Amino acid sequence: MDRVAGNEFFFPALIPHELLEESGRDKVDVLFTAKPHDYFLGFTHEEVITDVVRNTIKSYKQLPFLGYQIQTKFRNEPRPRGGLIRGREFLMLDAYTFDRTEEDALVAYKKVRESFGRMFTRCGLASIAIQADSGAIGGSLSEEFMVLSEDGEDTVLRCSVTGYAANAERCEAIPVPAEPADTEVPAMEEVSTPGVKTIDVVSGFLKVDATRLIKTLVFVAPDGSPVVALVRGDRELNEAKLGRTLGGPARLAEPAVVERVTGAPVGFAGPVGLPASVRIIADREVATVRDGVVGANKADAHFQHVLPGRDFPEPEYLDLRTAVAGDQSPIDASGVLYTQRGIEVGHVFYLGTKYSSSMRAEYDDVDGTAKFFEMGCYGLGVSRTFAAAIEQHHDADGIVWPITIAPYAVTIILVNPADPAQTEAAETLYSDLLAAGLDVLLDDRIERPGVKFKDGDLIGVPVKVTVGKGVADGGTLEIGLRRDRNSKQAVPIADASAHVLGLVKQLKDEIQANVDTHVV
RNA sequence: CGGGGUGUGGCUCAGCUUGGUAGAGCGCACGGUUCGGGUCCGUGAGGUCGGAGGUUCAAAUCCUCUCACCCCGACCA
Repeated sequence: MDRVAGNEFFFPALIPHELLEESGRDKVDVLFTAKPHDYFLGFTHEEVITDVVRNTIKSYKQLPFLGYQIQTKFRNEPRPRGGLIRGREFLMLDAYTFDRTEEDALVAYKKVRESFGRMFTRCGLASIAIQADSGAIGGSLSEEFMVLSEDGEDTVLRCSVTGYAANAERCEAIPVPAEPADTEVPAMEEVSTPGVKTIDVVSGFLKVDATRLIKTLVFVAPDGSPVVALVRGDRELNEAKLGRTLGGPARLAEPAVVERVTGAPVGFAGPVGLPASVRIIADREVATVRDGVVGANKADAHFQHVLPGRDFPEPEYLDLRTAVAGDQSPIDASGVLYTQRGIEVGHVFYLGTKYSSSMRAEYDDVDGTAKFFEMGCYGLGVSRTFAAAIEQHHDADGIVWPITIAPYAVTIILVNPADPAQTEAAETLYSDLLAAGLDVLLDDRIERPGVKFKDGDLIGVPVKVTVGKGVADGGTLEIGLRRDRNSKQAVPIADASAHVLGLVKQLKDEIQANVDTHVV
């Protein structure tokens, strides 16, 4: 962060109620409130730094500005899980940029994005930046840093040709035609479907492939008006995409609203004969359904042989469905999407003036006029990064810490603490390495050797030194790397310290080489 | 909030279906043995079976209610 001219802060974890009222985020549901006063426990700090900046930065001459901090965040997650992966309290590096223009803001965005990439690489992690949804934070451009791991909780869609990667909720879904355009479609006809409500059941009951059903979902837009959304029966409507077209999160309408809008109980909604006042939007694939089945907007009935545009007005066609593995790549027509699992360790956003305008954070520009700051915000999950590092670096015996984030660089296992020669060799090396600035763990417990070896592997310190019978035999210690059991070799006691320092340097150099060549 | 699951010595769990004297492994204590990849043998301590109510001669076991935790989903660094 300092490399990209960041200014380190340490904001209060308690955020005054008024500040979140300004941005409207006092309604965010993960907030913890702090009594007796009207405070929230900090879940992210856009409002706080915006308040600081609007009070201190008055001129374009003070821009660009980057502030960051590393602090405990509090979010009342509905479902904490996976230990450090997702907790109600976690450590986060959060950064915020303030600029004059959108171009400057995007330059800042790029800088922080690269900085994040370097940090993950420096932590020994292989990460990728993917196209993402900006969610509750808001803003228009956003990418997530994912650490690929089989145990990850996120699904990443990737293009087989270009390597392009996107979060499933963001990835454009290329339409696959349901039926040939020249199909003859008989006249629409009502069929009785008593108690037949779900796609699966309708499909089975009418012996019609799910690709020919048009799923009709009623949502309530942010402004309170009902919106009818259509997707093909075998597809999943993507609420993030829907929210983007409606300008805010939409929620599925409750049964009473569905009945009021469609005149039918849930399960029989369809686009035919809806009031003209109701906005209807559809996934692009729906346009290719030529002999479809839809709810008849009355109980226990559906229409078959439905043709969009003939039997109901052409809706607005948009990308609304969730992309899936096997879809054509949106980047390269010859590519196919496939999925990978990942852990989200960082997220970067270009915000525009979302917060500066709602909080009236302005500076005087070159021409003397007051303008809102162009902002970006950036989050790096520190505690989660450690969890991701363990996911990416472990074996059957335990953790294999990357040297850069290992709690200790070296562990010295003193096999027999009752042997004065071994003890002296171990303690001498221990103090030499400490003097050289390394973090060293000396296991001089009175335990059987096997126990100490197992514990040492479990903890995963990258460089292992065994002080044992080699001391008496030939005046040697065994030195090796945790990641490779075959790497150990006998080293004369006099050379041990230098040898360890050499290995530590080698491990650090390997990671640095990755950082130097890393391109996000 | 919806779906599923689990609560039994310090820890991990078996026992519950088909009610009948609470078990194992690990850990702990003691004795011996072993001593470079979680030694082996023996002895021992330790639990009102998450809580409340009910059924029954008898409840860890069956029924009702309740609490807690875990997993899957909505959400997110």
